[in-house]
Amino acid sequence: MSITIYDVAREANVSMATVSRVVNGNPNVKPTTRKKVLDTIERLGYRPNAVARGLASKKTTTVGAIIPDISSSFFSELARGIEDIASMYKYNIILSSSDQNQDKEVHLINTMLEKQVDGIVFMGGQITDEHIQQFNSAHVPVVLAATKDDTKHIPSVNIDYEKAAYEATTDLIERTKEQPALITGGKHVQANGYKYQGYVRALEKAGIELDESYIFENETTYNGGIDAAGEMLEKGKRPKAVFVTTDEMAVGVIHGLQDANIQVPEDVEVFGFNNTRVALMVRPTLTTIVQPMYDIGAVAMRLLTKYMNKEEVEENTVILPHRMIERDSTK
Amino acid sequence: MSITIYDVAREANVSMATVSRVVNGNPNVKPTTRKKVLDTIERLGYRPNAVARGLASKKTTTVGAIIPDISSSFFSELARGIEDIASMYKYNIILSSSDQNQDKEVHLINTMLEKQVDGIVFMGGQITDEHIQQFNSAHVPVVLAATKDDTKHIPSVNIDYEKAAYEATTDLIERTKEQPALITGGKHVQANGYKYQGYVRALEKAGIELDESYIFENETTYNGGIDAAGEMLEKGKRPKAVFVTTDEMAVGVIHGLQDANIQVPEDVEVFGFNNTRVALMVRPTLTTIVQPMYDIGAVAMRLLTKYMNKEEVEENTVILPHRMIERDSTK
DNA sequence: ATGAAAGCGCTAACAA
DNA sequence: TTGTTAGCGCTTTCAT
Repeated sequence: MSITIYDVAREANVSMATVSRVVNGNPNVKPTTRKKVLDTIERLGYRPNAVARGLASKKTTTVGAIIPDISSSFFSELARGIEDIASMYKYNIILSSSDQNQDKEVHLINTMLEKQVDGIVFMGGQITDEHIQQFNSAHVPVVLAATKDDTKHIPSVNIDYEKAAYEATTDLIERTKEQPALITGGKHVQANGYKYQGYVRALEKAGIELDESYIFENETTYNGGIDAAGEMLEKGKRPKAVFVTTDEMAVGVIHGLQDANIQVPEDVEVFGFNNTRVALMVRPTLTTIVQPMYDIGAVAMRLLTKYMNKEEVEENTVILPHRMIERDSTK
Repeated sequence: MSITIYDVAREANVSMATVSRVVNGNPNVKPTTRKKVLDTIERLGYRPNAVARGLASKKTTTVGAIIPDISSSFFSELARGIEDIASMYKYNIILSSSDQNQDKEVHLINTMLEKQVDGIVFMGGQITDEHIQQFNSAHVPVVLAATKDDTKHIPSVNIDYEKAAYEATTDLIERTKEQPALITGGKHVQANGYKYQGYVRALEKAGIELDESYIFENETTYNGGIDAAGEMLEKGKRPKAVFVTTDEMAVGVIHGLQDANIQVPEDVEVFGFNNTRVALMVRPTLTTIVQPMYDIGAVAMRLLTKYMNKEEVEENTVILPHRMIERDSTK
């Protein structure tokens, strides 16, 4: 059927071991033999079988990546970061979307372990004890990307969400001298919890008493933003500013306001989060927090390669810097 | 080290074959033995090694997906379609971005074949003879998604780009009675070629002589759109309408025009292509052609499963329907 | 520098 | 219904 290492060995009058050596770049091969082998590989069109190699060597050079939704621009940029570094280190990626569904997550991790991935990059909303247990029972390293593990047992790469939210809220308060509304996704997503905390801390710091009726929860989508803005207006809330925990949602908020003839930023300032591509694709352009998604993915993958190579790692919880970009949706 | 099928067999007092049978759901196992085996699997925490299985069975239940750029929303939706169907059929996906670079593409295909994927879904700009040769020498089926093979040798799933572009252009002409500008990506991408043809055919049909100076080529990105709009205005071209071959670029065109104080659609109508999420995230909302990306991915993957199961396939070149959505960027 | 041979963990005849 | 056994294609000691 297919050409095997054995065929090459026979044709080249050497042993399988020698063929294996030249295929794997082992230097202990006489140049002339190497050439001979290389020639017959070429001639026969031999293609090494990575599955057999994986079985024999116990390394597959593939890593698993679990992501909430590959079609979300936020996560797909992260995925690209992972991928670029992975391919730099000659790894392939088995990519799966989990929709943040814990059963799916558990199942995916299991499948990937069955496939003998050399490591896993995990992105999700919430890390539970079950996750931690599964990660520990896996005999391969796991790194969390843009996903917090409060216990710090699992290596992870993030930005400081609390601080970023604090800064955004403070920025808004400095100009408006009042509580900005908060439009956010569900609290079950850990990052939202941190953002909420930062928001609250900013109010405290400014000596403003928290009014919970200025907090709106909705889906973290464009339509969720529109709906949240609608709900806010319906309830008669007219804050001078809104802090929205994702850009896509923030764009929805902007349009929801504009559709009600409210000017951004003149009447209401809007502050986003993540600096996804849409932040620039809206008028007024969106002031937001830059969460370097690509970098998070890249750094997480780089970290994973270190674990896979059993290199020493100084710090297993990395916090990447974020920054604020002031655009036209705030004054 | 790890628990193997052999350990389970020993502990359960059966043969490896029996364990293999229960793991694979083979019905030829007495219920009591099945239970006994299942219990000891549970007790030992046995996890089947898919690599060994793949070597023995010559099936890996993983397929390769080659995509130009996973961080583009266009392709990431496609990827999601592929993924959903793949997981429905218990396949995993090795996903890699090629940046439409032919060397990378060739290399990726090769790596995936080494990894013994059971099939490949390929997305790219241009199918060359080298691709076709490589696909033919692969011993696994390949399906193209949103990618044309003019020779029709390789199965593919697409929409009719030429017709869609014809319809969009005609729609514009009906209102403006003149040649709309065409803002497009590079001609080396086959789909752009088809769109160009549709554009030209619409002009012919309307009896309008083609003026090439109304055609602008740029990167198919938001900024590419802004730049193309700028170039158009700079050259003193003031068409009543513009047909743009991707939405993201079209949003750039809209903003480029608006930034020059040109009203959309009052002064210039803008027509996009693809109906990606951004089409709704711009004001005015974008009139566009709905290319069902998710469906293309899903259908392509479904088609691939048929080939992998050696099922009969009636038609290997499938054209999915598209449609036009009129929104506010046109009159 | 090269070869022989024993696995890696599993599936799939074939036998019983 | 169950067990035996021969691979799958490669890596990796251990010799030579």
